[in-house]
Amino acid sequence: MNTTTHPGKRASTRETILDHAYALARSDGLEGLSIGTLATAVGMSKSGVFAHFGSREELQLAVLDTGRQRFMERVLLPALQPPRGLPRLRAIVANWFEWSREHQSGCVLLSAASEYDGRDGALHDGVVRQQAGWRGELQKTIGQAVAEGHLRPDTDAAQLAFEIYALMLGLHHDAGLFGFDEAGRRTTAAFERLWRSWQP
Amino acid sequence: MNTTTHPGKRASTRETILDHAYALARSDGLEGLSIGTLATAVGMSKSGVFAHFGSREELQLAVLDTGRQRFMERVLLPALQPPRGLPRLRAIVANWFEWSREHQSGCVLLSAASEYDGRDGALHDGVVRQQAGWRGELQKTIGQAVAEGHLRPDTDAAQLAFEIYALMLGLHHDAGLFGFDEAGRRTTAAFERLWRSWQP
DNA sequence: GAAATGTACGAACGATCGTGCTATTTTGTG
DNA sequence: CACAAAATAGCACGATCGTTCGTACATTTC
Repeated sequence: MNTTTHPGKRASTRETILDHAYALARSDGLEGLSIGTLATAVGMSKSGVFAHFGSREELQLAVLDTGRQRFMERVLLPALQPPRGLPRLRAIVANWFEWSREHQSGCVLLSAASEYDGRDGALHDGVVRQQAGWRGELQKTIGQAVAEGHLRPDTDAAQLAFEIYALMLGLHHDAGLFGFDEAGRRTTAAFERLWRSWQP
Repeated sequence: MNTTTHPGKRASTRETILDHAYALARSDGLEGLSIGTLATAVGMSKSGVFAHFGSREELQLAVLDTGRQRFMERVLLPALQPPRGLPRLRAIVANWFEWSREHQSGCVLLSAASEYDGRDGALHDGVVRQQAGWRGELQKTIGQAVAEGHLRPDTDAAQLAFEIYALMLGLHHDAGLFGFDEAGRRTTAAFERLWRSWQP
């Protein structure tokens, strides 16, 4: 009664395709994503899949946006529950931590960042825009924590956002290569030191 | 008189090939490296290039090792000049910083780490071995700095090595997406805070 | 000089790539 | 139920992929 009648057929198949595409891109990156493999995974014909996007690049952009969307729903959205300021910031980090645990085998957003950082084109622009947006959210939350008096008043929001991001990069890197557990402990320890040094 | 026959012909051609391959892999990653494109860049035939390695995977492994070699020559080797301890550790970081500046457009070692973290095979193993080796060098140097009394005696070498690595990941990430200058400033600021907090 | 070895080339292979074009099937509507 | 529209399949294309094979040329060894 859901995938039936009326409009929505197109949108729902598109979502199914993107779901499989996202899974494939997690292990092989957006550059490793091929329409043939994707079609086999979905159980459709190549041309059937292709028709939904018009080009491979459009597909890749759609997958990138799927990643952004899921990241936001998983990390940012539930962190709007706790009150603004440090509690919210710590919730973001905690959710991000869990996201990282679930994405040990590969994260589309991060692999995209390293795949397209040195080129140009629509995908590069998309990655930059997406990363800048997320960094902006971090900075905004940090700014609120400063305003609430939860962080030192001279806190450089961009600087702290950078250091948070760097630690999460370290977590993802070490988790992928050496295992999540030890990487998680190191990251947690580093965060404790980080929070302490920006305490008011 | 150089590219002529006699002994060493094979080795020198191989180096020429690897030189071009390394350059190509910097922008497209090891997975994006194709023998046809490489052959065109070198000015040889596909089969001529292929014969030097026997398989694409062997070529990729050779390029990975080329990267490791160059990194060590550029970052670790010149840092053995200053005395062991904190001076040497800071020299490593400084050289690494310069390496990162020269590799804004893409670093084979880092892209390989994100390309093969979620799979298995010879390349995955090679990346893990290489990364573990480098982390070990870092830890060793940190241990010496502790022994020299340059760092707090309760310093966790693996922890500090992790945090150093995370900052360099942040530098590379931000430099590639947002430009090196600001990323460099943030990284430098973070390092200052880092050194201070492990001071004896 | 003859034979052996090392090196690179050219052609071809089966597979897969992304992308058109044209049927065919499925769907929503009167 | 009929009919238009939308969605998917089928097929073919040129390109490129990694790889194999036979061959040509140069050099070294006998």
